[in-house]
Amino acid sequence: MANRPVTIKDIAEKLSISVSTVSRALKNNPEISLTTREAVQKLAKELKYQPNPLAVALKTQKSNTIGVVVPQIVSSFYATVVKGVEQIADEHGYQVFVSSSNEKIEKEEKNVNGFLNMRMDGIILSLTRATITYDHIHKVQDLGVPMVLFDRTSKEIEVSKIVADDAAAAHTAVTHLLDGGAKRVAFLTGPEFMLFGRNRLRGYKKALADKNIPMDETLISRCDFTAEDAKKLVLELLGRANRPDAIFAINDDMAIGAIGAAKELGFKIPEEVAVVGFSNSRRSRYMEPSVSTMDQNPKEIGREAARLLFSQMEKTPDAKKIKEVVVHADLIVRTSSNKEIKI
Amino acid sequence: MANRPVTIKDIAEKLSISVSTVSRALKNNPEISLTTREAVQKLAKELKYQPNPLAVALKTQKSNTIGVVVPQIVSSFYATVVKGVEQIADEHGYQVFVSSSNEKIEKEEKNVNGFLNMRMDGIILSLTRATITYDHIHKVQDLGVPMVLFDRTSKEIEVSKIVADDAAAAHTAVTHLLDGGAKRVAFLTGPEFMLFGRNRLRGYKKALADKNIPMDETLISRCDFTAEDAKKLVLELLGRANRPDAIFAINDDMAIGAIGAAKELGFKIPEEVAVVGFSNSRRSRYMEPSVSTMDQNPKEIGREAARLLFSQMEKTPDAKKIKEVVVHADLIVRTSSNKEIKI
DNA sequence: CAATTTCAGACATTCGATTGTAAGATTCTA
DNA sequence: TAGAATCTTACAATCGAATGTCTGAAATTG
Repeated sequence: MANRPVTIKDIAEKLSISVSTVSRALKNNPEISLTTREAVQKLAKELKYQPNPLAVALKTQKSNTIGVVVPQIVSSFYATVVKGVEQIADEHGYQVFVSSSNEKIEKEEKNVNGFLNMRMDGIILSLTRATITYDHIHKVQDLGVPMVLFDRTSKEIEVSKIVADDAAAAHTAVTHLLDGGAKRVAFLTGPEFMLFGRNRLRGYKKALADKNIPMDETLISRCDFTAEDAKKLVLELLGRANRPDAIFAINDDMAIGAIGAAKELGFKIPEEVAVVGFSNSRRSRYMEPSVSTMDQNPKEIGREAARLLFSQMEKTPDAKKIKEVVVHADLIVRTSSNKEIKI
Repeated sequence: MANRPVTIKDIAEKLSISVSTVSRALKNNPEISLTTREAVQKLAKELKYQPNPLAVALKTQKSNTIGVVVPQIVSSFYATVVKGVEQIADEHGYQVFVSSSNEKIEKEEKNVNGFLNMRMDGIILSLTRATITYDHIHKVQDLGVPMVLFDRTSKEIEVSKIVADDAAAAHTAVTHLLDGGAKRVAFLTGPEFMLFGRNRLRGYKKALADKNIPMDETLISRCDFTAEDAKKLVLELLGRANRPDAIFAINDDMAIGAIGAAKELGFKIPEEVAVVGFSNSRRSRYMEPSVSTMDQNPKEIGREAARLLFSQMEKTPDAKKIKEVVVHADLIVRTSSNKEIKI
């Protein structure tokens, strides 16, 4: 045990040549004769030599790694985004390191700083809900380290982003409900300050307008993002004289809460109350009834984020230009909204 | 932009002293006079100096990082284990890097090698289902790098492990079903070669034996781990003349499949068929009926794994001793098994 | 006041690799 | 065969930090 890893020096000594020659031979530098090159590469293979990435990174200022900071890993959305990133990184021969901020801005700052210290070549980041100061972001930019934001972005920082077209997605979902025969679609959303909530609200309104359906403000309900809260809210909504006949929830948990409420009140789903959620969480598929939802294509988001990052890492003149890529969401129709009624 | 990060050298120059003095001053070495120490530390703070971990690790052969390799991150079990690891690592001032093998042994080897190359101080690992060669594991041991295995371990390698007492957990689950009045408990499991399947089978048998209930081999069904497969299987099981009145599934997905089958056949749950799953997945809580299950305490598993790793990293004589820590699972009773019938 | 102890801080080496430059060997040309 | 051209490889500096050793100055002692 305690076997020291093989270094370039070991190879040099065994062959009685200098380390610089070994280093060049290993990268097939034509300045080194073919004979020594082959001898070095053969011995390197035999000894299972692997370059010390720390030393390489220290010297070259390049680590061939990229870092991803997500608000939580216990979330299939983010985990899937990471998978997408890994796929593209793999193709480029880069290693991916992931860390989670657990929705805490201090941890986010710590993670980003850690990545910078490790001299990672690029950073992909989704902000914490609580992120309101951007010093750590600016530090990344000051150091000239390429960076891409996704999902939770901010208008206040000038940086490339992967954005979801939340308005379009909401439009799709609500239109689907209306096409199914709904006349009064309720919108279950979160606190007003959340950007994606505002965007989805815009899509909701536009979908109604497109069908010339007047907006009823009383059908827009806000609560936090839990199933429990949504259930309470929907119990009230469905108890009204002029009750909604469809519900578009801003996430799957709230859709699940809504379904729970509807079932408790004895409404038939989707005939009397149709429901569409958002995110295509694993749960939504297994619920009874299974929940129609919007799939955000997280893997594609990860792929696009990585692609954008790598394009920024290139030396080309316009590499540094700030870009925004839109990844759209797909409607997944399941039984909670599957009315066949067409008008 | 392209602001170079501050180094020890910058500080030395600004104060017209040597880098070695700065280095010592920063770690409060008493060989340096208090005055210079304070001057250095003050300037370091002003310039927001942060040591280059690459350089430190290269020189000291210590990186203050530990690596975790899991079969998948898109799994709340592993994600939660990682959280536990992070908690303990935080307390020790260590950073955690996570990578996923995606159930592929090549990726597992690559990840482990990557961690070794990065000179991580310790490795926590859960093996791929397919891992049958252990060269990469032996390499870790040869290099004297502390390592702890959890969840997916192997008898064939001598290394510290966090193990689940699967037999005891299965015993608890089955006993719970029997206490609820069940007479014929079916066991839904996976391929025979999987160790945890065999252990849970042992617990199943023992629970029956403890109540003097004769074993009926026809109640033990094998399929792969999906809900769909389980459903098919259970449709057949419940169609038999001598049908089971309770089902213990080796994971939650299979329990969900079983419930689906029972509902389809019109059985009342839990009165006519009680079901218990395994893992306490998020879905199990939201299903209708909600699924009783065994919670494996993943966070505690992560914590214990990290604790064990850190104890191995100590210099004490018995630190290198191989240890096994058992983390037990807790029964979570939900509606799928919550009969009030007591004998 | 010369000799010695003590202390602060400088110098140099090291970790493992990269890379510019110089030097020695070899081949070629006149 | 002297001198130029070419090829091969060694030497040395460097990345950022840590650390053993040495030096010069101040403080102490006889």
